[in-house]
Amino acid sequence: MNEFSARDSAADRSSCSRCVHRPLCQDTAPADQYPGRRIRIERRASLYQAGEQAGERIYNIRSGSFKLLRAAPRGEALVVGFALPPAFLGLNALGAAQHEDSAVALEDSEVCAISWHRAAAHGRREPLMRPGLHALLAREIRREQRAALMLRNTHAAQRMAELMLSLSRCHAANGYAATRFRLPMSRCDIASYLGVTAECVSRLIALFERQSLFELSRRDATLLDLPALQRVAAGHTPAEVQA
Amino acid sequence: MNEFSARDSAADRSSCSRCVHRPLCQDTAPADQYPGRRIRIERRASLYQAGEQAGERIYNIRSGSFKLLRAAPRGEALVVGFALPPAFLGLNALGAAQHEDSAVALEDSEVCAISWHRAAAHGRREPLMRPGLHALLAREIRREQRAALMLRNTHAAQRMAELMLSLSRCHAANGYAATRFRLPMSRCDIASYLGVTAECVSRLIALFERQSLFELSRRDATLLDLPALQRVAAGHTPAEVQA
DNA sequence: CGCCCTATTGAATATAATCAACCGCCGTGG
DNA sequence: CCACGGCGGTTGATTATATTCAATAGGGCG
Repeated sequence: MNEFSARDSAADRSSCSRCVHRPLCQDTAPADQYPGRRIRIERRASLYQAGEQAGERIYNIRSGSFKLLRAAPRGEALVVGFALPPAFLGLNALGAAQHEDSAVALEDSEVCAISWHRAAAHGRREPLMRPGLHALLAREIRREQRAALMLRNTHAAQRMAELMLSLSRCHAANGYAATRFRLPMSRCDIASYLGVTAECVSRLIALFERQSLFELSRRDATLLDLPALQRVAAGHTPAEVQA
Repeated sequence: MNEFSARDSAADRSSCSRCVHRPLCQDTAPADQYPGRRIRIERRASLYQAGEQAGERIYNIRSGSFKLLRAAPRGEALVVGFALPPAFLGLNALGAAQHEDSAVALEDSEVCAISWHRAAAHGRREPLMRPGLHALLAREIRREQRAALMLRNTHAAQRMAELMLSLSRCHAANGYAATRFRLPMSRCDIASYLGVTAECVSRLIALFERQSLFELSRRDATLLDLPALQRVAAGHTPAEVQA
């Protein structure tokens, strides 16, 4: 167990007893199948792919991480998002004939498949019109809008800082250290997601390290100055010194 | 009636008998209130604003157009989208305590307010789990993802071309001419939406006019070469000649 | 061990931002 | 009615930022 591993074991964390979505999952799985259908996806494998017929399931990520890919007009696939627990996958395919994006595991991962019409029925049974699935979908829209905001009128440095903070928040939300974690994605994935080139990402990392905002060797990140990172992400604190 | 006006009158087009969302609206309005509560929003007024308590309604745009604003980290509001019929507004606030964005009318507009829990109940009554509201929300997620794609790895010219094509498609979908329409938004709004400066938008328009892709005087647009526009939007056809 | 893929670094170039001036339209008010 | 002022839009010159092309370094995996 190295310094980047969790305080608890991975198996522990991915158990259903710790799942924040347990109420939903529990109520939507057939009684004899609870805790729902667990699916293991190994690194580089895809949970679903663009063009595939959309099943009527959504996926609750229990461990690991995914990148979401979409075909750009030119043909190549761009990263349109990353997904870590406690996110869902497949929400965007609801009611569609086929998937428009692909979900590729960045590391060996586990998801619980939930039938969405059961999930819908679940919300229905709840008293007082508990939002349930609708709220989940609406939240996803807001998340996308927020992400799109980051791509407008921001410099590459801001986007990079924002990504690091976002990953930090994810890890913290899962009970891991907020300032010390492993990036599951490659530099290329980051570049594609941020809408810049891989070279640019590399230079930004070097710059941030010179400024002691974080250390990042290989894929092991240590955030050193969260307030400064937030300042870069929010206001435009451009390159600053570069000595 | 000038050359940019519709073949039919505006009143005709905004009547419920022509509404593509009529089945939903009809089934969700109280019998005595059909065709639902019509709301008139005048130019520059907002249908809802960020921070306001979110009502439990969604809005079916019947005529006019809106821009969606969101507060950027620096404080100023950025345009995160435009909405023309037959789009809905307010989907992203479903289940949220308050609105995260603002919807501002770009011209005098009309919407039909639909109670979302009635809309949800509507989908529920339908046989075979007709997707209904869920599908609407999921489609919105896909739309956002697609829009976000445009902001990554694209040059300003591609974005501008894509916007013009997108507006063209909207107008065509509403039964108007696809190559001749009035832009409801200012250059600043366009710039904010595309994530570039207003100066850049101005230069792009000038460039496109020199290349005879379209004419755009004031806010009246005439698309002259749709295939070329699509080429610019898709592949990167950079500045090309600039004589 | 060696290859390949990912990542890094450098130099030159392209693109859009910034700063600044100017124009034209529109509404206001004299 | 016309003059004024302001806003939205355009254009130019300069600068900042990121891309592109190219070369190199480092790890992981066979």
